[in-house]
Amino acid sequence: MPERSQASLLGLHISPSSGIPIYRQLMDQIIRLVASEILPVGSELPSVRNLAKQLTVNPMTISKAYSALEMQGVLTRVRGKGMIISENTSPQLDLTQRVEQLDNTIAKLALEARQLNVSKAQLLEYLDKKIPKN
Amino acid sequence: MPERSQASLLGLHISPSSGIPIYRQLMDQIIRLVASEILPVGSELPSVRNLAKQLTVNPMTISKAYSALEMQGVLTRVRGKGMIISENTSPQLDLTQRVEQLDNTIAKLALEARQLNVSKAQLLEYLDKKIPKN
DNA sequence: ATTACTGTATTATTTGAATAATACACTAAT
DNA sequence: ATTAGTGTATTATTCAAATAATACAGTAAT
Repeated sequence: MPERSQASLLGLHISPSSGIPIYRQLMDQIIRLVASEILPVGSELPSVRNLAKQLTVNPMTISKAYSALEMQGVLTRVRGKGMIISENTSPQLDLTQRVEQLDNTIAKLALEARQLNVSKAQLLEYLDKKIPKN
Repeated sequence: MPERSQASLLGLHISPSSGIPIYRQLMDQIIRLVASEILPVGSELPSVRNLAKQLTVNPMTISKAYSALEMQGVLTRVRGKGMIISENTSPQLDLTQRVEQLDNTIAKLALEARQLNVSKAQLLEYLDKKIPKN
């Protein structure tokens, strides 16, 4: 039978002093594992109790991370068994709607550039160099 | 004498139910106003009491937003008068050094775009539309 | 000095998010 | 039916951030 993931293998870890909530730290790490396909579709995650024990936190904290990821469509719950990685979901928003969610960060970037006397052209050129292709 | 900005003109508004702190909502809006140069350098912001009254919040909440923006270098406090939009800082750093200070925000933007399935080309196109000329 | 404006330091209070304790429901194998 | 494994609903607790109340300090005009 296929092995359920060990937390140690997945490298899941928390930094209690970081100020970032534990459940959110875990969500971020799992999202990266899924995005990089280290966790492929269909693979199982560590059980809440197992992971909670290794990280010395409450199982409900793990459950909260898993549940949030389930709502985001990243994971699927299998009754009595555990959580597995979902099929890839296609984005439900159209391009315009998605791109608008970047407005705050873009405004911040534009402001910082202005304060540094970096022109629009210089900024766009740098962005072109800096952003990875896809 | 030059008119102090009216909140209604700046369109500053809050959504108490949004979950985002009031002071942060205001910071975001002001940053966008400055980045888009609707609020040009030297222009005055609404007084904390005036704005607090219009939004029916405590003046200290407005002050918190203003103070945070002052620490970011967006605003300057003028004793006994009010807050005005700061000059663009003109550092003696060369372009390469200045542009590197944008790396954190750029990384954030790139990550958000990727998570939203916005391609590099789509992002650059949107940025070109969104960032004011200079 | 007074009035009428600015912003804010300090303190208190409120609120909500994060975490934990407990008990429960499901599955699968024996 | 029992055991041992899943996740979670509910409730309580903890804790820090957000907001507010109050009193204070500056400016400018009169």
